[in-house]
Amino acid sequence: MTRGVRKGLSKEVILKAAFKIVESGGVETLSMRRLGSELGVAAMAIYNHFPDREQLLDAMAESALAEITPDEQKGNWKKQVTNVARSVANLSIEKPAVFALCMSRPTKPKAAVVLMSKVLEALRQGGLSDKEALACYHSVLILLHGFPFWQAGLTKYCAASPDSIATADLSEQEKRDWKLLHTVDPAKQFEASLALLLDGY
Amino acid sequence: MTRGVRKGLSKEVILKAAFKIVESGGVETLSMRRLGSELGVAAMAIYNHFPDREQLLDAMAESALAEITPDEQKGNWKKQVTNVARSVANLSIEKPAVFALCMSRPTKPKAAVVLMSKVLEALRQGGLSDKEALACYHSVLILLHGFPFWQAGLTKYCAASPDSIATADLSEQEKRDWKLLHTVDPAKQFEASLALLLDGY
DNA sequence: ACCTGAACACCGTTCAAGT
DNA sequence: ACCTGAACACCGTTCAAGT
Repeated sequence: MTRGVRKGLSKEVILKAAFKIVESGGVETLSMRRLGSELGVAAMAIYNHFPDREQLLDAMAESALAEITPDEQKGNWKKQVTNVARSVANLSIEKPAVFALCMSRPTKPKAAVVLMSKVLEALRQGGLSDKEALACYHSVLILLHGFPFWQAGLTKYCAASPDSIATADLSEQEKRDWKLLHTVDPAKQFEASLALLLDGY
Repeated sequence: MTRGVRKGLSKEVILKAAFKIVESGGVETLSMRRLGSELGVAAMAIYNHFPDREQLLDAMAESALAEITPDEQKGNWKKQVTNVARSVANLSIEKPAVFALCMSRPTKPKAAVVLMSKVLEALRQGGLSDKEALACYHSVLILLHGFPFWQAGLTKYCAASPDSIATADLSEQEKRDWKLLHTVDPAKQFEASLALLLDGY
């Protein structure tokens, strides 16, 4: 291979390939070397566009959250908040590994701020006090952070055999409960949890 | 070093050292080699007690959750559920990295089942229908999964300078909101979110 | 500016060898 | 059964070299 030849690499192209890898195998399968080979490029070429792996992951979170564009806000404030939260949760359903990546990064992307202000605006429109709005906003946020990890645990056991190994030394009651718990539809459960939160006001 | 000499290694001793590392630096700093040197032992010695790193992490989650022993159940069902959930959330406040590890493992430990049945029992006592109990249980579970990750984002920005870099190109309103959002007490916010969920019934 | 290979300091894990 | 070092196939990242 000749050196110093332009390969048309760019942030966008790299991010696209990175998403492909994460979507199919999770963050832990995304290595600089693998990403490089996916792009037909030496691993080190990536460092011309991102300073290190951590910042590449941050850029992925930024990019993924920026893609979330809720529908035009309409209806009462609860519907507006639900609308935003649902569009975020949708990412978790469509691309669980990508969303888990977003939620596990303590560095919150700028894109999160525009979603934040959308929700806060709705809460103020709803006439909530500052204190109430704060509590409500964070409640929704905790729910969103938990969703991908809760979902992962759920699908893990649903993928396993109906009578999983883990249920070996459980009482009959516990076994029935265990099975019952794994009959949930993630999207519906999220909506239900969210409604529960918002109906407090 | 002479070979084949017993070093008094055991699951308990290894787990203890592993917790120490994770508590101080997070899961990503826990390597078999580092764990070995912490124990004064070759990395490979650990493989006599745990098949691989993944199962060591699972054992840590199991062990950490088994330590959670809620007070004796008393009061109405909401207080009972709050009681269990609070004792779980406490772990996140005392050892955030350990709890994040627990919640990020899709393989749920057996120890989780005893907590599950405690909550379900309370919900049934409260006279909730199967459908309601299911939704309520999962709502609490999503909240618990989200708590450590939400908390990590919060403390990250509170540790940073009051006027963080991230707030560079925000409107004045957004800046004020951003600051306001980071004045929350994690434990209180969790209680508030939980109460919001349970008061739906 | 952008890409390369070699090199360094790490990983997890296998395997043959020791007691 | 329990522990060891050497080895293998990986990592992220630095650095000097190429265009």
